[in-house]
Amino acid sequence: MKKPIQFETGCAHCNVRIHSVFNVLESDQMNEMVMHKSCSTYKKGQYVFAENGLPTGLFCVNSGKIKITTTGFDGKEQILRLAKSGDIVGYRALISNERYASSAVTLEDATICIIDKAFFFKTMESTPKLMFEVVKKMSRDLKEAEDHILSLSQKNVRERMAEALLFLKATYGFEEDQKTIGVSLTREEIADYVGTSTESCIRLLSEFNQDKLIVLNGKKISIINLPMLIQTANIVD
Amino acid sequence: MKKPIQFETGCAHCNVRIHSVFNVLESDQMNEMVMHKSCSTYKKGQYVFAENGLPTGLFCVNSGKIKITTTGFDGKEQILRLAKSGDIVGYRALISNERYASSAVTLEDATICIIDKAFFFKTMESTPKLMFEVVKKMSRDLKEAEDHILSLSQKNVRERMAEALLFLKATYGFEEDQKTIGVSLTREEIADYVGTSTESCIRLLSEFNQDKLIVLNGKKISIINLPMLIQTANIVD
DNA sequence: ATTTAAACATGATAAATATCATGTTTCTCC
DNA sequence: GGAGAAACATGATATTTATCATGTTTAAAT
Repeated sequence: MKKPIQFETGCAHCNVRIHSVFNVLESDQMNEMVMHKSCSTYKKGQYVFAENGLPTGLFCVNSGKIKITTTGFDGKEQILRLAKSGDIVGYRALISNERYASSAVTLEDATICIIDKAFFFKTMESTPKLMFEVVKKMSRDLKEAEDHILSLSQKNVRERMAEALLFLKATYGFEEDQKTIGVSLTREEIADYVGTSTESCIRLLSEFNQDKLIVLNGKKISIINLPMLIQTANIVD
Repeated sequence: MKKPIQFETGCAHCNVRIHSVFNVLESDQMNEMVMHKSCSTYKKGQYVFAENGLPTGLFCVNSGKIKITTTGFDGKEQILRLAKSGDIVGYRALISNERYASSAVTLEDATICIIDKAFFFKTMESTPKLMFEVVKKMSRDLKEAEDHILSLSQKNVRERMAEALLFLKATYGFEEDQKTIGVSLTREEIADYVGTSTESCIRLLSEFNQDKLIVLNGKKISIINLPMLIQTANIVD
């Protein structure tokens, strides 16, 4: 496994911090944080942390896209969550004082900071606002997980596939053309989120393509009929 | 809908508090809490709170068993979580300042306290330990939800059914006989957790019965071959 | 640039599971 | 304690989806 390359930067000027849980920190706390974090670059496909590893700190994504995955009993991968710039990653195991139950892998080249465990815990204790930000993040992730449970439990593969495309769009947005989903996943990765086989995933994307809901161009997926895609997903609200 | 019957009790002697997030409070905070909470009894099948309602406080289960459910687009129920004595319920929407995304319904007669929203928030802010307890509870719920996602995504109905029985046992334990699962659910409710049809649920329970993994007696389910049930569930660790 | 592997694609088939139909049993409420 | 509803049960059938097989395209590494 390739090693990430480390370097140091200040947090005060970090343009990502504004959109992260650390936005609530005072400037003196921020200056202190610089001494308790380090920043690394990762190539596409590298592990940020791996299942069963011990957390040593909190990861905060500066740039790049990350998938959080766990492994089923026959080795099949399950994508649980996706992260982007400004998101904290690996907080659950850290807070629960457990080994990682999932892995984090970069979907493209990324820059990620790791904040020292002791400093993070100390700051959380002294700054209820920070802890509250973490609580709110966890709350959103829990809501998302429960939506996913409902979907996996009650919807068919076609509906889930449409929903997955909408989820990807909601998470990463569109590219400049305002229709191409801002992340490139393999068909297998999409299947690993949707909970279906790679073949079924490929077939359904082709169908959506034929039905003029989307346009496929390699790994690039463009949504050209959003209302119809929403209808296909059978969204409640 | 029947109204729950209210009454007042002290928190200082509450034998459930020890196993709840409020265990970390100081005795003066406890005495203050008595004035900011009220306790109610609920009959089996009553709603504690309902989807789309606005949270007014935090529920803490004193006695009884609760299901947390959400409704799919065709009205089909999904059981997301189960709660028992000592558990807090309805905390996610409260903390996120949102309407309830799920409902809580009693599975048997229950006694449940509601702690006033303002008092709860104030105490969380002044007592990081309390907030940390809530964080840990949410962390466990998130882990459970992610396990559920993996299961729904990668396991077949038979495996999920075995897993569900083990989950019920883990949550509510056995009765005095050390084999009968300590909760009574309808086949439909079990199906609503497992993510299958009621008929498939009934069929699989009959099969497990025939295969001498369990013994059925009305709604009572006794596990008589735990190792084989674990094997049927294909548990990873 | 060429080789090699991974990703994508599609048809045929098998397996899993839902749905429909119908009957029985067990609760629950006057 | 009896009427009615809900829950349980089981067979037959239809549908969905996975799996297997095989070929093509694309991307990565030497």
